[in-house]
Amino acid sequence: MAYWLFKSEPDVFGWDEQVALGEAGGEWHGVRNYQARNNMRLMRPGDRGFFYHSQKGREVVGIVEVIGTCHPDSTTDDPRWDCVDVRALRPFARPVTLEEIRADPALADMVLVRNSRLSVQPVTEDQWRRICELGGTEP
DNA sequence: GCCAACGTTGGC
DNA sequence: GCCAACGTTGGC
Repeated sequence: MAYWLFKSEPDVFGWDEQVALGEAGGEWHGVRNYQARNNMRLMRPGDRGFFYHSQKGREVVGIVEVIGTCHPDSTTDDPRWDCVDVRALRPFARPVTLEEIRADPALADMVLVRNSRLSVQPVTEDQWRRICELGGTEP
């Protein structure tokens, strides 16, 4: 199983909306960046991802599960763009802020720190465990 | 709201 | 294939 991080502006689509989609989850559509898309192409059912609120919030708020593999993005006819579906798994007991992540030497190499603009990014197992620990949640 | 970092586009 | 111009993202 691999680990990822999904970024979304809460004003556009936040954790509460992801939760509202329930077990069936929904498309992680709208990605128009090759690196982010390529990461989604690498995803397999059962992979886990952090749900991160960018701009307003700047914190990891919960865990999602990847369901199904990459498929065409229903919001465009452009064949270049596809996406996976995800469903909310559980919220963090407390959100882990970008500030905390930046302050933790164990997380200094996170893509979130190194390349803040990439909207779908890989997370290592060590980083995954550390952030779950900070968030008061089972990995 | 500003601006740095990064990606993409298009002229040559 | 290079690179300048432009657009977008996201932290601050």
